[in-house]
Amino acid sequence: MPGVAALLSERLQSAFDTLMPGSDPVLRPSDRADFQANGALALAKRLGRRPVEVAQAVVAAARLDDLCERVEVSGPGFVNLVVSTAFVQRSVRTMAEDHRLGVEPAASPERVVVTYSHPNVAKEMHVGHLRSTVIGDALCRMLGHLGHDVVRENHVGDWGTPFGMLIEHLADIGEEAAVAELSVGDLTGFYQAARSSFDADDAFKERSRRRVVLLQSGDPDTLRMWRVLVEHSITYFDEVYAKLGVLLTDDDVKGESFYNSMLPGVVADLDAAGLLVKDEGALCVFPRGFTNREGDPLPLIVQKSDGGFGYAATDLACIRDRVDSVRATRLLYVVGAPQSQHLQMCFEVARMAGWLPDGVTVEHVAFGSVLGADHRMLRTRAGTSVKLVDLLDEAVSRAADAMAERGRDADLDAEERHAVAHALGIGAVKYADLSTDRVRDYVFDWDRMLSFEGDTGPYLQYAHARIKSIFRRAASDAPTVAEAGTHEVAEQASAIVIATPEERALGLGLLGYASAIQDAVEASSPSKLCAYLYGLATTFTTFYERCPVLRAPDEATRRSRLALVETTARVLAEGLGLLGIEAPERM
RNA sequence: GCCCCCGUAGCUCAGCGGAUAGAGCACCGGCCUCCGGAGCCGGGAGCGCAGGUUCGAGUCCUGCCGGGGGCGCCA
Repeated sequence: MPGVAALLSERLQSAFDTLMPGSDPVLRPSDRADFQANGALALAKRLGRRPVEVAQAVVAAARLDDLCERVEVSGPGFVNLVVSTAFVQRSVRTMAEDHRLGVEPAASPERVVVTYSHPNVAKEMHVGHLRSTVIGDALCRMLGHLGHDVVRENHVGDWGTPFGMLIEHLADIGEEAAVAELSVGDLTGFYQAARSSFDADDAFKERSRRRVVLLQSGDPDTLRMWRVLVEHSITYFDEVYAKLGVLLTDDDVKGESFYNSMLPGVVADLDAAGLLVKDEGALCVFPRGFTNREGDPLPLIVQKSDGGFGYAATDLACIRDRVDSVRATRLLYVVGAPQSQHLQMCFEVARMAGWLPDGVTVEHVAFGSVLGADHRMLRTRAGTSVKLVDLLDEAVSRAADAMAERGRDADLDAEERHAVAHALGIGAVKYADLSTDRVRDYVFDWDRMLSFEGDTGPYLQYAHARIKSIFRRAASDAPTVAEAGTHEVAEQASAIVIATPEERALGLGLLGYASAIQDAVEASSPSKLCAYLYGLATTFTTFYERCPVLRAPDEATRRSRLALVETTARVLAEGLGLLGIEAPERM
């Protein structure tokens, strides 16, 4: 089932084609009608005709009588479209019957690599990892729902010079002690201890340097210790991911070390392509369009003057691997905005080397920073970065407090109370992160994100829980509804009758679901889905205020509204699910 | 110095080249024997500045101002 907007757009397209093939109808939601087509204005210019005439010609040519009850030219040449209630009713029934809620899988599925989260071994996950992990997770879920073949990649920082000192520190304190420290998640303590030995002790520093060489040369004992660090760190990351409720697993880890064997090939092939330049001892590529502070060409250093490979080499190897081995046609990098230039340089070098063929798209899904109330990077009072687990635990604990304050937790047992607090707290943090345009910085504010009012996770979860509450009550009133269960009520889709303005508004709102997901995926912007869901929730509450469901005037209306409201709950739950946010039955 | 991102209501944010720039919070005023008031209805208040492109600019271009970030061997 094509969406309402898509259907209208299609019909208008044929009308526009009669005037000039390929001209865009520019269909948009309207505050004066349900939709408006603005394409006539631009087309008039190209045809050298009056906009109003063009609009009239479009209206005359368009076959819309089965979809619209009113089509009129307005203003300078807008075409306002009011869809017929019968069409809304028909479409909502179809949607309610569909287990995919009208969301069609992509016509040509792609294999999409999404790289996100990327914590560093033996380093604590902090708020900086929050956005990448949460945004990447939502993108994976949405892409997957549209039928794309999603390959998640967690580019864990598991290689490089710091590992010399980390391994020496591990050797010093003994593996058992190290494992004990790492397994309880005290990665910061471990890292800092290694760091301070490195800074204070010249002998340790020298051992560390030698250890790096041993690591790179594949010394078995060194590699074994390295694996201890990596494995226990990943175990810890998994705990954080479980708490956060994201899809990442061990299978998605493709750390920097994975690409080690490919690095010489990267350099050799760049050289063979004549792109490599030796500059101040380092092997560089100079992509077009990048300059440094002196205005000189800016290099991408692939091999350092000491012979070691730079991270650019790894990033280039990644691109090749994803294109050649993973066979991906779309690469998404969920990485902070500050790394924009580095990534753009890598992409450009990959293009110059012919590693990014036509048909493969690559996109930096950039995001801004998380700011504190003072509008500076969020930090603890001590000035250190905030541990992600601490932040998540606080979210859950604050959510539990909020529930207790409202007195809504009385009829929940301890287990459910805890589960709901978790869903609310984590949901609040995720929604706050996802609902803002990702490229902007956003201000982290506990009170606002945990509020049950306004554009928040808890508000959406509440709208969902209220609907579920209707069904619980309906079940006690009339066991037949209970037997039907929630999802099977959708089979009563044929009961849906759109009669009141509020029902119509809710119906139209529901019908925007599919395109909301498509828009969000197209722009790699979960915030677009957030905005849709929030709009639907507010439309629902208006409906709910004015259209009694259980106390509907007659049985037919009651059944219709139950089905309508059930569909709303499904959209809210599924939509939140695509954002990685749980929708509890009650709260 | 060069490059990138951001600047919309008191605050936090939406706005895909189109009509009168929208929400939420806060504030003010209404509503309600309310299926979960964690509600509903209404009100005031805004596009950093200056040019330009366009029939039409918050949106595109240029310059300036303000904030953040980046700028060769860390990742």
